[in-house]
Amino acid sequence: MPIVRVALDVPLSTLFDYLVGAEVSVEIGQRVLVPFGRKQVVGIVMELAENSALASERLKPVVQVLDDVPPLPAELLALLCFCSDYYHHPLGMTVLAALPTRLRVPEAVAIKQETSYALSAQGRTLDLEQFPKRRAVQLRILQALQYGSLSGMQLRALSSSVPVNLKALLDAGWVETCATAEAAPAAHLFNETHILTAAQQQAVDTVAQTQGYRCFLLHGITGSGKTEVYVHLMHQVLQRGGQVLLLVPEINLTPQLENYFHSRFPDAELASLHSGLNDGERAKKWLRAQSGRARIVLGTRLSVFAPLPQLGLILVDEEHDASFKQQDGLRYSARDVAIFRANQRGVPIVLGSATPSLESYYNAQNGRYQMLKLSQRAAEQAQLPQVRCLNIGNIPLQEGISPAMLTALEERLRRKEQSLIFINRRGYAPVLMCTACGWLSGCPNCAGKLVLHLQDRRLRCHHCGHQERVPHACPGCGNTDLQPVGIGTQRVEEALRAHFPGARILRVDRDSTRNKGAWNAMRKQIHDGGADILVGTQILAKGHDFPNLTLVGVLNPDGALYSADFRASEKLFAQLAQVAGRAGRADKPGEVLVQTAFPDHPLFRALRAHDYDAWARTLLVEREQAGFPPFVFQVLLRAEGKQESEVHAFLKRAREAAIALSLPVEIYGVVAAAMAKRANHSRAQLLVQGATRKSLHQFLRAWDTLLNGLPAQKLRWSLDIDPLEF
DNA sequence: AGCACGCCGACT
DNA sequence: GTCGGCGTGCTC
Repeated sequence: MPIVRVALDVPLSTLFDYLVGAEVSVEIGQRVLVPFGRKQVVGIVMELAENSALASERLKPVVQVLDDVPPLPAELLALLCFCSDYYHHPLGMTVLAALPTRLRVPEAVAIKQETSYALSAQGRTLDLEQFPKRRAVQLRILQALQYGSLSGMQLRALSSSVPVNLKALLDAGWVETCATAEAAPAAHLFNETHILTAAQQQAVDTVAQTQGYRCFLLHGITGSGKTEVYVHLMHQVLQRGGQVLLLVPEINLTPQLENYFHSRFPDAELASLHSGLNDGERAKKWLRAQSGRARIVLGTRLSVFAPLPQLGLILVDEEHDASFKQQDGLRYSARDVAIFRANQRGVPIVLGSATPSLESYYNAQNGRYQMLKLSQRAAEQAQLPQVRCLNIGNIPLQEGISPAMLTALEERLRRKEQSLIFINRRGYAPVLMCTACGWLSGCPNCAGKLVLHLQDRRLRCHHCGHQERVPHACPGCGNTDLQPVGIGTQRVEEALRAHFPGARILRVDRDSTRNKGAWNAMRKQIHDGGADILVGTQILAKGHDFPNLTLVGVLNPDGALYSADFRASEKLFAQLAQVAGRAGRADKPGEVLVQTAFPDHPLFRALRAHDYDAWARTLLVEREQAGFPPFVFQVLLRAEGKQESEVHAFLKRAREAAIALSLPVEIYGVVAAAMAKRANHSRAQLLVQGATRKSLHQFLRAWDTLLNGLPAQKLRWSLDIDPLEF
């Protein structure tokens, strides 16, 4: 009897063999329901075979072949096998994690045939110029349908009030329902809104002339029009009938991007895969990608595993962004997997960034990637903001704010322009301290400190979620004089309110944007001029342009300059360059003021000169001297458990096993993790470096086997290949 | 990971 | 006498 080897969602690296009846047709990549232990689970057929290494009486038959969706393409399975192997994660878990939840359960995947809508004969006679402008949503629907029929799902992407307006149009007889058009999903329409600059055109031409795989690094400063390059490249691929995969960081901007690309490619079906989707929507869009109907797939890191039979181009926007790396389970880098996928598929890939990761920059320098540069802002009148450092070495600060910063803010208030104060720390103060005994508000479960949130008078741990009331007196000595130390967004907000009583101040951080829709509402408020000073974290650095914003103030970035994390300063530059890009985008020149005690640090020199290349060169020299990536390749063995001693004992054994292999790698000592205790679990790690990827992976193959043989009760461990965080 | 089996302590 | 603690081992 024929046998299938099935991948199951269990932490074992093996496949499981099952019998299938000779009369049953089953293909590689198909979902099957199989008995496993005392349960039935869904697996993916990875191989067909004639016999098994297992005694035949131990084999059980497949319960059911789930053939309601097409099998996963072999190319995708090969990609998943590669990931499982490269990241040392069990194959079954890797394969099943790549599937939408709906496909991981035995229920049949109900694919509702969605109604489509088209202009009626009467609707086609409408003159949209004459259509009442205040019925804006109806007008947008009519405009969208000019190009042909669209599904309800596509129309709903236009606005939240589509349902009621669509009903009005149906009642008026201008729009009618039609069966989903199954015609070839042409995508020829292209709203060419911009004339490309010479640099943009050259970038487009270079990529377009590529045959087969090639990795490009599109290095373009903020406002240089990287998106326009993406759009033109997409257009060329769509015209040929190809699919485009666009990976974006985890930002809640996906709906805006979706609208944008839809406006540029009105008849190209777009599937966006982001965290806001429910299981049904996700499965539906995934299947649209698999069938080839979705021509543009836009999504966060997991989308790199979407099945794309016509894939012709991959774009990775903001390629330096750390959110492309998954920090648990399959610890993959979607950017690196995307590069592998482009290579496997034989298509070009473009990594875009204003501040490329040092790895990508280095690869562009040494010829593995091809550099494409956009050095000018696309809108001619828009100038780069002037960046200045405020030396706060020996200047008294008022709640972390220097007098010069206050003066600059005052000037913007007078000119009725917006300012942004960037401080990467939410809460009121990062720690509470006793003035008598020096007690600090530590978290009972973690190695970190409790952050003071004055709004609700609570101390909160940002690592484990622990929170408690602010104590009236020091738990150590009973002294009642407890002082907040350091500054967070709330404290800056409070200080600015006191200093500028008339100003409208808006705080934008994870706390103030927690409620659904809050951030969208704030963005609108900012855009409509409903705020004078924005105080915020990271979250403000990304996202939309605020045309009236002319001042960006950065409060205390110095911590990252001399951090133990060798990537901290790389991240800081990217962050500051990004937030600096918020200033002065339209006709008004922008100014960026950075409060620092180290104005001569190469990071700030480069930032002032808008010279990423100079900064990257500095970093490369540093990294080469220190023997850090991208000059070496790393793997981090992480372990955590309730007993610190057991965690360390395990890592010590792992280290001895590594040494015993006597392979050409550098094995470091066992050290506590940056956050040595988190949620009552002690965490430690062991770093191993190799001079080449090959030598490191040869070592890893042998080491992984040994690790699996080590006793590891009561603790969890994992390998992090190419780690970003330590 | 689940979920069994299995062998030792305090309870109706 | 049982209920239940989590150590060990298996899942085709």
